[in-house]
Parts: sequence; C-alpha cells; structure tokens
Amino acid sequence: MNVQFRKMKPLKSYQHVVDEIQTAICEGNLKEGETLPSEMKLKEMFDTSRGTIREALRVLEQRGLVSIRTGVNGGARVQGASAKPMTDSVAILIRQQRVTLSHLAEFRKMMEGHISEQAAKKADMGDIQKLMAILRDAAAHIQTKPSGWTEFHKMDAEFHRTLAEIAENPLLEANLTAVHSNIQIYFHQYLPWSEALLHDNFKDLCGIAAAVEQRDPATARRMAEEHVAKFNALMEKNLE
Amino acid sequence: MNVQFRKMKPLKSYQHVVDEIQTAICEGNLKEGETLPSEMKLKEMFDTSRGTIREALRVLEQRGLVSIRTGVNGGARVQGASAKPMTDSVAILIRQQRVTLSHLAEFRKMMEGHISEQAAKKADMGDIQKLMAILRDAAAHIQTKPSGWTEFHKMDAEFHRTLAEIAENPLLEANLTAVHSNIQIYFHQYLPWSEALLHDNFKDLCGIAAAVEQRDPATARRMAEEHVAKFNALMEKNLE
DNA sequence: ATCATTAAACTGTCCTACAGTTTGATTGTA
DNA sequence: TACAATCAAACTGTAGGACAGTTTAATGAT
Repeated sequence: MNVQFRKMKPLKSYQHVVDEIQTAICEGNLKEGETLPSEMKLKEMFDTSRGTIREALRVLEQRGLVSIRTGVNGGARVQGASAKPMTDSVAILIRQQRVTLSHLAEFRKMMEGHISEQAAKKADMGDIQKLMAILRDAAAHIQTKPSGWTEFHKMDAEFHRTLAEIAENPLLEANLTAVHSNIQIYFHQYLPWSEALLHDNFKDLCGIAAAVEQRDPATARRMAEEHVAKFNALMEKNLE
Repeated sequence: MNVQFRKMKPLKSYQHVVDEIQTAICEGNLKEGETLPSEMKLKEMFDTSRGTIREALRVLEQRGLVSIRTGVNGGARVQGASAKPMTDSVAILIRQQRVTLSHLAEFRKMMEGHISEQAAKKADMGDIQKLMAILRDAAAHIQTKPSGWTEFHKMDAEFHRTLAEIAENPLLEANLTAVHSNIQIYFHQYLPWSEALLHDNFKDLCGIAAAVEQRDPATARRMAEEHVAKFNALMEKNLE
C-alpha cells in the first residue's frame, strides 16, 4: 500500500457546478468581464434547481471569481485577479484577535523590504517613470487642508503596489494588497496625521524610488524596512 | 466635504445572516467545536427562509469559519483557525497561471528565511525540544522503501510549521501553510525523490535546527534560504 | 431634444415537498 | 450478556413554483 485512497463521497451538486465554472474561468474559456448565463439558463444547462445554482454562485462570489449584479443585463460577471479573498481571510484572523498590529507590521516589513530589493534589481526605464509620476501626483496632494490627505494616502498605496508589480510576483502583490487594506484602519486611527508627517512619509518614498532608480537593492530594502518600522513604531506608541 | 459617503444599499438578507454569525464567532460567543442550530431553527431565529440561511452558511463555509455535516447531530460546526481560505486563493492564482512555481518558491524563500531568523531569536528550551523530536521522528522514516517517504514529507512540513509557530506570527504561519499545500504537487511531480535526496533534505533541516538552537539568526536565515533555493533549482531543472 | 414612464430581464426571497445521509435507539439473536 | 442487524429521527441536499425588488433600455409625452 503505497497510495492513500480517498473516501468515496458523491459530489454535492452545487460543488459540481462550482468546479465546472471555476475551471472554465481558470482555463480562460470564460474571460474577464464576460457575463455568465442567467440563473434560469444555468439551471437548465446543469439540469438542476435554481437554489443549487445560487449556492454555487455564492461560493464563486466568495472566491472573488465572479461578481453578481441585479437587474436587467445583470448576473454573474467574471472578475479578473482580485485580492479580495486574501484580504478577507486576513481580516478574519484580525477579528478573531489571532493577528495583531505587530504581526501585520512584521509581515509587511518583510514584504516591503523584499519587494523594494527585487524592484531595484528588475526595474526598467518605464517602471521608474511610473514611480516618478506617482510621486509627482502625491506631492500635489500634500497640503495643510486635510481634504487632500485621502488622495495622498491613495497615491502612497499605489506607489507600494507599483513596486510590487515591478518586482514581478503576483503572489507578493496580492498579499501586500491584503495587508495594506487591513492595516489602513490602524493608520487612520492611531497615526497623528499632520502636514509634517505627510512630508516625512513622502520623503521616505522618494528615498526608496531613488534607490530603485540607482539599482541599489540593498539600500532599497533597508529604506523600505525602515519606513515600515518607523510608522509602525509611531502607531504602537499611540496604541496605548 | 472631508468624508466620503457610501452609497446607501439595503443589505441583502443572507449577508446580514453571515455578518451576524461571523461576528458571534469572532467575538467568541460561538466557540470552536460548537454546533450552530439547525437550518430550520436558524430560519426561525432570523425570521427568513431556509434558502437564505443556506446561502449564508455556504459563505461561512467558504471562509473556513464553519464546516457542515449531514445527518442527525450534523449541521454547521464552528471551525478554529484554518488556513483553508488562504490556500484556496493561492490555488486559484496558480490555476489562472498568474502565479508560477518560481513565484511560489520566491515567496517561500522569503518567508522561510524570515521565519528561521525569528525562530532563532525567540526559541526557548521547549521549542527546541519540539524541533528535535520532529527530527527524530523524521529520521525514522528515511528508508529505501518509498512507502515511508510520505511520512517523512509530513514530518518535513511539520518542522517548517513548528518553526513558524516559534516565530510567533500566525499570519506567517497561515501563509506558509498555504504555500506549502500548493507547492506540494510540484514536489512530488518534479523532484527525483530517492533515499539520497531525503538524506539531503534531512541534513538541511538539522542545520537549521542547530542554528536555531545556538541562537544564530543570521545562519538560520541563510540555511533556510539555501534549503529552499536548492530544492527549487532542482525542480526548475526537471520542469523543462 | 429631454425628461418621465413603463416593460422586460434579471436577482433576491419565501414556501413546500421530498430525497439522501448519519446517528442513536431498538430489537432480535447467539 | 454481548453483539449484530434494523429502524426511526434529525438533520442537510435538491427540486419547483411564486412573487418582490432592482436595474436597464425602450417608449412616449412635453
């Protein structure tokens, strides 16, 4: 006996529907943006009941593979890459209090360091111009009025996401997005945002971008790690 | 206008049920292992239809918060921490061919390096004894007959998981589990397993354990990274 | 032309009924 | 008494029908 047999269990029919559609999406037979047939038609195609189809669609929706809209021309639209399921699972770990801010920050520091290092190794002219464009955009939103701050934070997130894109690892990109979305709540709650802090943040980004531009992986990593560590220390201080 | 208002959309009722139960689980009002009321009772408690309850349960099941069994005394049991949703989302990225073996390996190398480093900093006597016990167990399964190899691989995974546990970051632990489960298919398919390779693997683990025991974070990190890199190189070679 | 109205195509919810699955109790048998 | 087979009960899984709610696009009035 070198093999382990799996217990023979008749597949639940909604699971069959899930598998079938998920495969079609992953193989590319259903492309991003395309709309699946209506529940009525699917019900006939799979020869099941509408309830079964709906349970299957709920599962696919949870997995971020489709998004469902009501009304005419509504239905299940195929979604492209989505970090949603990952973001959700991290969120649950946090709500269960298994994962704390320190855990998030440690994980983020590790990733941002690695990403910046890789980006410094792989970035081409176009990539660097993208980064610079984001920085210019961000600079425009540093102002005394808090009304522009939200925009700045968006640019900040975009900068980090672009670095991950340059590092060319979608797995890192998805995880970074998940961590960012979840850490954001803490950002707004525990950081004493001011024009000065915005400037500080901006300067850090410029430093990382410069290191990437000069193809200096070690510096890029160090600066990214320090950036994350600095802001986390600030938060931990205000957390008490 | 400093705030962004969200569009007023009446919450779908299955979503309400999901939120309610998820909150109860996360707050600890529903404890691990506990069984939720039957669909009939839930239907009455929430004053909805059974279909709605079932859609909600499908969502909770997808999120790894409950597992559902049929038959008497069946129903939805509250699950403890589960890396399932994370494993699933990684699996989807792979099936969509957005994430390759190289991506997985890079991510794994980063994590294993970091984890071993942290473990070397944080391990106490008990932790080190745990590691040694696993290694002893693993050694017993290195044999010429391939029948014991499956056991060895289990021990190998357990060793890495324990390191993550020692590093005290559940987020890293969950991600490592997700990557491991997904990379395993490649392991069996593209690695030329033999007694010699098993020994090689085993020796790497011993090296990491020794570095952790001697509280040598730098060495622990280096050895873990080399270990992952070595086996990945082997796979990449056989992938062509 | 532009705006309000309406019809159509969908998803969301509720109901009822019955089939399939698992467990624990009950009954029959050595 | 022990133990196996049988059965009933408590569940989830599936089917089908009805109607309410939502969104888009065509239609019509001004």
